[in-house]
Amino acid sequence: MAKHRKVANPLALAVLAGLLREPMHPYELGRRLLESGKNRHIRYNRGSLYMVVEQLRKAGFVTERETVRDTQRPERTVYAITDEGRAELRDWMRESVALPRAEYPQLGVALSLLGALEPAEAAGLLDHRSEALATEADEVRAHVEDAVDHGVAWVLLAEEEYRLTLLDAERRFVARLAKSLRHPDHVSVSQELLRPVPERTRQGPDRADRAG
Amino acid sequence: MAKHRKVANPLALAVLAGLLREPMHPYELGRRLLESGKNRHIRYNRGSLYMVVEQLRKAGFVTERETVRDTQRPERTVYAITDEGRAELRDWMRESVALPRAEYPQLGVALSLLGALEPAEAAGLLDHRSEALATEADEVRAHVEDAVDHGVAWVLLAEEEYRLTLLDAERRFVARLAKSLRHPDHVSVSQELLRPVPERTRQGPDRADRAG
DNA sequence: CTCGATATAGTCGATCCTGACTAATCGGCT
DNA sequence: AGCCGATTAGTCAGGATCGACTATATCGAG
Repeated sequence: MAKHRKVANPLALAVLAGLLREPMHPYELGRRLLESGKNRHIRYNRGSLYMVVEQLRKAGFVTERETVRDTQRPERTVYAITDEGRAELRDWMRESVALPRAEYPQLGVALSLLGALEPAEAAGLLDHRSEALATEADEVRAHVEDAVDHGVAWVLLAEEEYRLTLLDAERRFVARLAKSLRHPDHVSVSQELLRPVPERTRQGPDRADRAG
Repeated sequence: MAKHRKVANPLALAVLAGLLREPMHPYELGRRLLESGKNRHIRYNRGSLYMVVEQLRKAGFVTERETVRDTQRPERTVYAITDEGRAELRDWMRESVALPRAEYPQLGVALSLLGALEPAEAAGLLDHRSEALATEADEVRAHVEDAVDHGVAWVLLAEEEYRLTLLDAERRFVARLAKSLRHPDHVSVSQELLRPVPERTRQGPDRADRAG
């Protein structure tokens, strides 16, 4: 299933999507990425950008359209997406949306080695994380609210809402885990996670639990 | 805050934790990682393992203890953790647990470029993902239940429960998003995510400076 | 006893990624 | 006119990563 794409870096997906709108030079692509704040969802840095564009060119997904030098600044090479590029973009997008693939969130690593810490200390650290997550979530929320107020269609904010979902879920989990670590008798987080999901169409249990 | 660790690969955290229990040769570390299924939470492959061990040695976090050749198989070099290594492990664990750091889940990328797909098609793809996520979650659940039945302490399953939490959250989000894409009039996922903000223990910097 | 399959243990090169660097130009200030 | 800092545009060396490779040992089937 896992296709070996000729260019695997997710940044390439953004490049193809960008060039779908209109031909551009790499720096401009990067500028728009930063401007639109998409860099919070795609790992971006300049070097990778130029590399990825070059890779896409070699793979035939984009072509060098022209090299202009209107001012006396360094030349800007403008790239355009090809038909193969369009095909790749569609295929890749479909795959990214439809198929989840292995990810390695950093907390997973830490939790899997949690034994190396005293339960009491771990609980304290988890509290700290919980606070930090709440703060981050507040920021995203503010950002989304602001955008909505300015008339941005909600569909365009899907990625922010996704981020929010994950942040909230992690915060709740972390808070519960901290609590459990303090009362090892009360049996676990599992109880909550294992019971209440018999049916898969069941809609969300919206409860905001925040223990003192 | 974001420390430049001498060895940054998360695999190194697992290596240190492994050597904390007892001195070992790299291959054995790898074997245990696979055996205990921790490789689902830590990106593992052989080459990286040996590299990481070598890096840790150079950094003084582990030392070469002995090189044995009991059978006629290739030599096995046994490593032991040093005091510096122990310190690094504790510090690193504390940081990983307490401080969330930027992550780039693949779906975030896709969502931020969702405009490149027809809403109807996107909805279908999201349904597909939702199914896949449910299946994955079922597998993890089965695994956890099994472990619990075999008397494994729940604390040792924190990472599985975390995974479960994320899978469930994503599945719910994805399902709702698909629904919204089919009824663009019904206003969005936001409604649900923005309202139920539990008032947090006031202390964070509540600022939303984003004048437009 | 021999063949193939699997497990053990480690190495290597090609590719990829990143942060730091160059280098010119523009805008503003004095 | 001269200078400072920000912006524009791109390059590059040094690491990090991954898959593929080597080579021996053990085990089971025939």
